[in-house]
Amino acid sequence: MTSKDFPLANIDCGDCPIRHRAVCARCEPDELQTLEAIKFYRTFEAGQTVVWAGDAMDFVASVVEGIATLSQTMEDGRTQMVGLLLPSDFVGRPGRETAAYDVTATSRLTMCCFRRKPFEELMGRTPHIGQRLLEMTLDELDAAREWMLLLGRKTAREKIASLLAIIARRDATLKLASDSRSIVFDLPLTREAMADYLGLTLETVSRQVSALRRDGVIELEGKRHVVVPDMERLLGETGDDTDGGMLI
Amino acid sequence: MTSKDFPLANIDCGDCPIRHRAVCARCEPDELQTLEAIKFYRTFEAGQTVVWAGDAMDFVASVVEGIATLSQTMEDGRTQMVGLLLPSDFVGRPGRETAAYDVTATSRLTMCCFRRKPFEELMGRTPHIGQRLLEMTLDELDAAREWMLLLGRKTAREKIASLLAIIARRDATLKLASDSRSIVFDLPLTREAMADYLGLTLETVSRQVSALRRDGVIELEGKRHVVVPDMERLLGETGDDTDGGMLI
DNA sequence: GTCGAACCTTGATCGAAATCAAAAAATGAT
DNA sequence: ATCATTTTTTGATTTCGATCAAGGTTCGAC
Repeated sequence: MTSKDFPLANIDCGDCPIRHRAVCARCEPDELQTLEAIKFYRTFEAGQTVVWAGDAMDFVASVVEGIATLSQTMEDGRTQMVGLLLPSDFVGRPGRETAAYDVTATSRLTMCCFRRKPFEELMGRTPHIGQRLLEMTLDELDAAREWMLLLGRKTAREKIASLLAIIARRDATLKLASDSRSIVFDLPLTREAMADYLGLTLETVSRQVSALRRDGVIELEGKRHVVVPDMERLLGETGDDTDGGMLI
Repeated sequence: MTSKDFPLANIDCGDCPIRHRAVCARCEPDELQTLEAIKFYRTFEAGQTVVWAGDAMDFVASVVEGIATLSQTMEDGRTQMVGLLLPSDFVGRPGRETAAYDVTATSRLTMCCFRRKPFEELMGRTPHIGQRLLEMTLDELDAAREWMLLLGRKTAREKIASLLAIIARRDATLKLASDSRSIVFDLPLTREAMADYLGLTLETVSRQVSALRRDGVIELEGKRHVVVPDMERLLGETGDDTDGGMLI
């Protein structure tokens, strides 16, 4: 079982749609009640830091709405984003007291948090929560390794195309019913954040986005609104195998 | 709890020291018996492929001896190593039918394998195996993210120093009793494999290894035998924070 | 030992992305 | 609306690592 078995679109459960996908799709009523008791919400404004690497972190959480980034920074300021947290993604590691990465809100962000200690206790007596977390962690590991290929071997143009394809694909799950052939979405990241994710500079990101537009691979309305007239064409620019599970 | 709580050096249990660390440090006798019944060993020669990405993989496994690599290849041949498997590391994903990466032996390799289906059944009724696997997977995710920083932001020299430091550190756990100040180990990888791991070309690897030797950071006896006279000095070349848990 | 095949090193040149620099566009505050 | 700030684009130049090319080592087979 992978996270694809819990598509966001299939879930409709009130104030916290995410929690269910993340940890308790198979929870019994008493387990849900325990989760209710230890949960709380936090919201952050765009740009705010959720936690700094090394800080104590006494909760684990699920993103409800908005976007956050996980990043690592070297002493001299070089920064690499190591994860992008979209709605339904899980943050925090059971058994770890301090945050391993900087977590930053890149848009207005709502998270559903669970106090760590009682969450760990619940995990201890509720195996399927651990199983679910293992599935999610394995998915994240796959994503991290896919990103290693991107960082280590792809050209700047391929990197940009790959990022756009990933955002388009992830966004598309939320509006599949669309009739139009072309895919439309808003970039949730600044050029600088894209650069930090892709291991590039913001100037290179800007140049390559311009180049993809000039070549007709994408259209831009404003700086952030992207139209992909032909998804196949964009995928062809990523360097990835076009067959396989890649298509939307 | 992290994998550091199961240091290899502390374990002494006969023909398969690894299995215990990986999945059954806390197993009951009947569980161990089940594992015995579904386990088998496979050995590979240096250079042999264990599985190709996409192939059916009906077992999960633990490395007993030797070194293997996980790598991804693009259609045009560009290759990125996404993981290095040393003794005690686990391969394979419960619930996944096919290999996601090429697995290749870089030295003579012995693996302790468990048939996947019965292993998954055992996992289903033995929560702590899943818990242990979750811990290991989270450690791997951390390692993958550390590698993302290396691939995205470090210079060639820093990449080489980082790889040497990691191998030295990992090797050092096997011979901590050493009296000498300097750390000595054999490089388990060819220059080409190092390049694939670091997102470089083999020529750049060769040049940077030569440069580190010229600058006295390392000494080489032959091509593969490395002496690190001053570990602090090497760590200073990695670009990482020198304080923190990094030191051996 | 000699031969051949991998593996490694070094040199010369090239090129993609970084860096340096400036200006334009968007955003938000007053 | 105006001004200040942030974000983005574009241009000129530099640099690091890739690429192309040629030898040198090591090691196993015979």
